[in-house]
Amino acid sequence: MPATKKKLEDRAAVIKALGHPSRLLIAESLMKGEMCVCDLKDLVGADMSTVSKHLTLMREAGVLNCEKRGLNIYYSLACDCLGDFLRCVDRLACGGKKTTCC
Amino acid sequence: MPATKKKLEDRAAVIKALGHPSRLLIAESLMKGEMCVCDLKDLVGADMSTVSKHLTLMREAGVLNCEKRGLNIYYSLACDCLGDFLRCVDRLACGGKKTTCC
DNA sequence: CATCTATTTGGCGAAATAGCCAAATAAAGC
DNA sequence: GCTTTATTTGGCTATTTCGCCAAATAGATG
Repeated sequence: MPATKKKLEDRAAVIKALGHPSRLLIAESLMKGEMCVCDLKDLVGADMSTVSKHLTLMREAGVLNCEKRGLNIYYSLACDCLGDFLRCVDRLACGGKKTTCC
Repeated sequence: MPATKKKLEDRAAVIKALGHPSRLLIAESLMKGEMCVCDLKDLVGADMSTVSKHLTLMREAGVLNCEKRGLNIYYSLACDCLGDFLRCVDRLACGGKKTTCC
């Protein structure tokens, strides 16, 4: 059966959660291990509130988990399949743009 | 080395090209084989110009190839790794949203 | 050449997204 | 309990994205 509208939207939300340069950078960095918001703020170089909103969006899409320890909140990837995911993205990105059709 | 800004943007563009319900539906359908624009228009159920713009965006991101035969233009996936990609997305989407952190 | 068909392009208004600031919250330590 | 530190939330503006319509383009066919 064709995916329901809701299912399509949920999947699109997952993908959208990774389809932004800052969020992609965050995801790539988290492949090496969890990080707290202030570390990610330094990494991304944006306002902490902006980073926090990116993280919330990614968490709500199901891409990230988080855990509070002491004063910090540590974010981590929800799934280790992101490696393959990003490898595929790289292959496609390297394919280069086809600017015209025929 | 950390991915350059340009590289991040290119990859984000690839991901964004899949991060929309209609475009995701298109990509999933193309896994079964190429389709022309008017077929995809029926599939998506939007204006042909809207579908065409989705397709152009996906092609420019490097996700789709296209080929003209007769009056029709046939679109196809640029990479067969999309299967794994979507499997990963499914796993993440099924994980369910974590609405609160701790 | 005139016409028909498939597709793309331009333009516009509506909706969603991004990023900053300031304020609110929550837990830790004195 | 007050202060400090880490993070989130609310609000605002600017930018981007979406989807329709109408017009333009490109071949195919008569």
